[in-house]
Amino acid sequence: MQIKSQLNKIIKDSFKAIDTTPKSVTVSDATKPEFGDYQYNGAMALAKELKTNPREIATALANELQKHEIFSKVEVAGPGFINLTLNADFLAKNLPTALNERAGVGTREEPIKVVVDYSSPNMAKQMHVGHLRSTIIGDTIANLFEFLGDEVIRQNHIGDWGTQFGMLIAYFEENQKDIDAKLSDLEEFYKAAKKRFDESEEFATKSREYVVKLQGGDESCLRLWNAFIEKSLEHCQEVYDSLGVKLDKSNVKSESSYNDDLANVVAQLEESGVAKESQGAKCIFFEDSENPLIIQKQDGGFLYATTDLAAIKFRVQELGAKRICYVVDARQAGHFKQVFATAKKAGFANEDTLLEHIAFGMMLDKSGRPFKTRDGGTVKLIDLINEAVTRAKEVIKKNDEYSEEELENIARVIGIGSLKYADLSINRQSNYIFDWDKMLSLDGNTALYMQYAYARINSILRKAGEFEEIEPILGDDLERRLALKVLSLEDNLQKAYTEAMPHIITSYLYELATLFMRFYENNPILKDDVPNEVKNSRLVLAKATANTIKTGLGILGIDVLDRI
RNA sequence: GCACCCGUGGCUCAGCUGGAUAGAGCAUCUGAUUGCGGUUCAGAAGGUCACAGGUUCGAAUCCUGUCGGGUGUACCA
Repeated sequence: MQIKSQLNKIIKDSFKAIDTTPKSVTVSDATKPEFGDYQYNGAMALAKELKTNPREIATALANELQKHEIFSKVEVAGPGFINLTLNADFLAKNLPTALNERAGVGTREEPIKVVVDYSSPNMAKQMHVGHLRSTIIGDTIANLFEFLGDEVIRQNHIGDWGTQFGMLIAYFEENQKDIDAKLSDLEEFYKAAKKRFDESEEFATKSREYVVKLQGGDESCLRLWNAFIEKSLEHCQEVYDSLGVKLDKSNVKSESSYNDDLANVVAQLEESGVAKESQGAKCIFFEDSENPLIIQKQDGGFLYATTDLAAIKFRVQELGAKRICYVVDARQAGHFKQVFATAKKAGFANEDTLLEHIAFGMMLDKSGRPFKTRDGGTVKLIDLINEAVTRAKEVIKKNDEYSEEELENIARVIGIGSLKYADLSINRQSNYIFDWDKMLSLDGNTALYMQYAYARINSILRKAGEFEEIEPILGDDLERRLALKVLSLEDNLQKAYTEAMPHIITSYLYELATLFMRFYENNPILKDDVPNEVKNSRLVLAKATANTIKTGLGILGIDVLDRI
């Protein structure tokens, strides 16, 4: 359920009752438990504007707020803070909604169509760690939007049209063999071709000729090119499947698919006067930047920016997207700023189309340097994933007697979950320090802590057997706070939605799990001397917590286990 | 050179549309607890929020400057 928007509405109405109308009203979480559940600080700002006494406004408002049953306490504090405590009955009555399959979360009133552009591997090479963040963050954002009711179109904008393909074709022609054998290790093949390219001028020239032939639609080139893409996508799919990421062939919308429209894009930009010629190239200039966005080279070739503009046109005009999220490395901020500005200026996107660069920082190793293998090479994503599973297996192996199959399954859920959680739990905009030990730790804000909490609650529920799902009795403060936390899921998802920030969800879940542990420590559930009614009440709280954790992790693409 | 991002306890990070004594986790120290899965819980210690100004009743948060780190900067994607 959405609590904050209800409170905002009540505050607005109460303002009306005292003949005041602030521009906007936003309650925030109480900064301390002693202050209650929420606080409203707007009285001070309003008083400044109206040149009156903040304490007076706050008091008048508080008197109105007091009339609402939703609050058990409304207090004016300090210069004009209003501290709000919710009525335990209100929380108890609503708590059972958290037991349903959506953990009590509704859908947005006005869902929109959203394109989430993520992962975007390069077809000439294997996926490496550089693709991890885009893939994980993008998938989570798509899941979140979808969960809240938006119509989400996941797009994998694969790089399948660069000069590197001429190089691959040329190398293949030189070493004619069975294509499957050659491509079984795409990485090696690419490296070998690149080596030839760098060493031999003749080979390089030939490569460029092949690019032209390919783009001109030469049949044998196209056939080879198709085979490369096919093979490469298979590699990608393997990664997506092991990560549990919801991408497959149906989400592929390749760079090359915009090819036919590139000349139009340039022509339209020229006609509308948005683009100009400069030094033989077609460019768009900006007041706040010394460098233009180039959409066509001197030699007539099109660029990355041209494709991106064509993609925006397609997504807005053909797909009808209202919001487009590009989950791409922060280093491309400048590029996207220019592309977005151009798209709006040219009318490819509408004035109100949300074009967002969901930027993320680099992945660094423990010592703060770019994440590489020991010999300085790029780490293949599939290797990283496998290592995560192997390490997870080490962590759990010591405890119990699992069959090999069970162990593998559990290790997979934990390993992949940890890999994702570690990435998602920090603000995506900052660089991410990758640390195996921290990632797979049982302590702190980690996947394993969450999964463990879930398994533990499950164990209690299993032991309890059937019970009546009553409205809980929120006797002590911890029970009340836990209920409130459970019911705050939707507020947190909404916030994560607006800002496209997955770490808001992980922070919330961690607070929830911590609070549950405290509740559980102080409030016995299954002990003999617990009255039946209290037992049921606490079981409902436990079940609601488990369901909330499961739902939240589910949005992050992380599985839970009934037993660990 | 110019532009953008970042600088919060030993470490990893929250908080940033200005609000009350700057929050977590790890590591450190102390305590509880043979426990409904202690892979737990409670507590302590640890900060001039890079620095200097400014705006404000109020600044980690906004503005300016300085220093330090990163990134991007005309025909790659």
